[in-house]
Amino acid sequence: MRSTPRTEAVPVPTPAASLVFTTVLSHGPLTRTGIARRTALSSAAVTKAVRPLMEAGYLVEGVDEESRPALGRPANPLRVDGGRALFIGVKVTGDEIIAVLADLCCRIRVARHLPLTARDPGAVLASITGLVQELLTEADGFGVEVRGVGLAVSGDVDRGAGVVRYSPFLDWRDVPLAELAGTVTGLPVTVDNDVRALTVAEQWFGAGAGISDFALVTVGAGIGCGLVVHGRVVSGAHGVAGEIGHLSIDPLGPPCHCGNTGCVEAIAGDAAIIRRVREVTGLPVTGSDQALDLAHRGDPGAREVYARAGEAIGRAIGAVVNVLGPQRVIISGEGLAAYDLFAEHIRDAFTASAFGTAAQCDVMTRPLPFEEWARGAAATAIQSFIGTDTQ
Amino acid sequence: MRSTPRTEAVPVPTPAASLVFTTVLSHGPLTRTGIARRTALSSAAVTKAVRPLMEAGYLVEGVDEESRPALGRPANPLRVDGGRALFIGVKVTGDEIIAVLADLCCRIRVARHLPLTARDPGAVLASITGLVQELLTEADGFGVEVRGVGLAVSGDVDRGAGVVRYSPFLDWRDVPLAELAGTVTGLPVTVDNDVRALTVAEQWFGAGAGISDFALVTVGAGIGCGLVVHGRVVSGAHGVAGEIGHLSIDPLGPPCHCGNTGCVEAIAGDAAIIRRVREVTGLPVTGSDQALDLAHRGDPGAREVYARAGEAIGRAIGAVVNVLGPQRVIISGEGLAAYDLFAEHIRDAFTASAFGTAAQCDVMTRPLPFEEWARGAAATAIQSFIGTDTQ
DNA sequence: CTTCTTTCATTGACAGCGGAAAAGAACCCA
DNA sequence: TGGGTTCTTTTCCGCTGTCAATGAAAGAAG
Repeated sequence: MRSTPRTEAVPVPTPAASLVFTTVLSHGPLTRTGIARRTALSSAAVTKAVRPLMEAGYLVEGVDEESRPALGRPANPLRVDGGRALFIGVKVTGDEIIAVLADLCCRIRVARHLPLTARDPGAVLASITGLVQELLTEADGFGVEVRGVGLAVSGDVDRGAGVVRYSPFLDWRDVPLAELAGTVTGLPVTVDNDVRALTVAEQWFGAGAGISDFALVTVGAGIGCGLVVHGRVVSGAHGVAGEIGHLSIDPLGPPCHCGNTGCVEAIAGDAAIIRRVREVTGLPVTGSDQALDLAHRGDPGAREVYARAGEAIGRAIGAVVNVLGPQRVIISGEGLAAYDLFAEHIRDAFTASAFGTAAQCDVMTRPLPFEEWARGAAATAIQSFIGTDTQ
Repeated sequence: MRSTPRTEAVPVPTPAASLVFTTVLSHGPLTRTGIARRTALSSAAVTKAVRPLMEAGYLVEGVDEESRPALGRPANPLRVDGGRALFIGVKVTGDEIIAVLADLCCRIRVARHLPLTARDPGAVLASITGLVQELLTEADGFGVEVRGVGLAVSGDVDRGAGVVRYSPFLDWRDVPLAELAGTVTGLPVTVDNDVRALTVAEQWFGAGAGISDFALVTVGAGIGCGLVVHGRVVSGAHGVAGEIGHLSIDPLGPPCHCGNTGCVEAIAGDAAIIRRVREVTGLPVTGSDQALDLAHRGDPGAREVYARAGEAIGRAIGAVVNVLGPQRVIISGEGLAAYDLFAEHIRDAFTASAFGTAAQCDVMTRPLPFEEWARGAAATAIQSFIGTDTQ
């Protein structure tokens, strides 16, 4: 389909240029001197790195007329022209595919859903391709080319090889997804674990921008965690990292599907909460919204379930903080809808379990729109496009 | 004391030279081509980097006559001349100072002890200085100069600033130890947290050589953990990392001095084990050796205490592995004397709590001679001497 | 005993990155 | 119009690491 003319790459041949570009990307409009300060490069080096990027249209000079210091030559802030390139991000879940068209600044332009009927690689690939085609058509409307596709899949994903090693939800093993999708779409494809993809988005375009050590905790069906250490996303030697959902925090807790007892996920995962609310209240609760509603209306049993869940999450965060000492923890995820029920208990449990100065860690929350996962996938595509070696 | 003539630094001006030197340091004798392969440098670059290092005597050509491939020009393996420089490593505990004289390959030449009577910075500094002087005298016997001092202190240590921010055992706050010791000894001083120092030794000269992601777990009075992620030692944004001793793994467990309950240290730390053995057996056990002896002689109560301790350690390791997915975990520490009592339970608990492929992590043990902590301090001094920015 | 092959090591030319310093540019203010 | 200030660019230069060719040291082959 669509013979991609292997368009010219973004001109970031030198490490300095790459550094400059990612700096502007993450830190909004920045003057050349500002870039030099931030990157510890000489201003001459910045000038030289910026020129080809401007000529190619990736950087533009904002005519930002306010906030002038009123003395000396006025600064020429640079920013990335988001509209210069488009990317497609796709999140594959067990029963749905979400795809977004995002610009170079990872702002979402268009979002699409598609229910997933079959889970075998062929069927999923077909669905992905369909959505990608739709978005490519949309992209034509913007008159800008799509320069890459990112695919986010939960489970053990080898980004470098572009292979999904094992995905429990899809029941896949060793699927060379990047290659498959690449030949079908004719675009460069990046495949990564979903939580890591979200972490990349946060690192470049979100609350992790400019922070070298942080953790992103996702609360929802599962409890996950993406980690950035020394400015790089942690993948783990065996492709698994940030598995805080299966930290066992209570030997006497409920059994988990992983075979252990008292896992965070077995206490604070969506399914666990629903089951427990049902048990406690005796009501035929089947969905998160019902459980949530019950708790919001003041049902003490339901509230207690959420309190325990919050405590479990807080202790898991405490564990991460004690082990890694990150500067910040970002809590996000679909489960954030219940944050008002959680919040206090998360904070209390975290404070109690964090040791020493590690407790100074800044714990914050961020809402997670449903397309956010797909946006994470787009962020990985942008990362690959720029060619930074994951910093 | 002793006016150090600020001797010429090791000639590693360029990143390539530094890379070459550390590669040879960690990976034993290596031919130039081997270095080029390992470092992804061109052979020309290796040649150029090696020359000044050989001229300065830091690298020597081993006349390694065996294991020749019998075809082509024979290789000239290079190795670091350990005897070319000496370093002093000092570990400061609450009641003792251990110092070693180590060579450039971090082999211990001389080791010394000194009981500590007072814990105020002045007294400790005096003791350190005394030991350092002794070792400097010893060093004269080798005819080689001492090129740096490393100090290892438990607690929150800012290596970059050379300041001990907070050490509970010494009851220090914000002591600029590097500066103090530097002016007194006239040598470059590196100050670091003790567990991190041990981790550095392991990373450069031990079971962590060549591994980019590993954890070092120390079992003894406390339960500590040093982490290497992306080839760099993790310090934590607030100076605290690897605090697995205060992971709370059992809400109903014994209280811990940190205010929490069921901390690993409150179950598997030396003091906790002794107390618990006393409670269980009713015998007036006061030392680790007595408790150990009791368990080794088959006392079921004591054995059970060690079993629980092993389980706690195993679960803590499981937590680290789930969060970081390291390639290897090295267990060490004074508590390793009880390893036969622990081992099985550590392994079982680890296996049970490790999730997915993270369980593939290689868990190994290493004996820890009493001077090892001081050797770690020496390793940090060597690191500073070479001037690698902690990789 | 020479000549080949193979592998290891070195040399010299070279591209090009990034830094230092100085000059240029744009603005305000007197 | 000329200073003062700050941002940006230019010019030159050192220096690093690569390329490709050459040299070196063996055993194998004729």
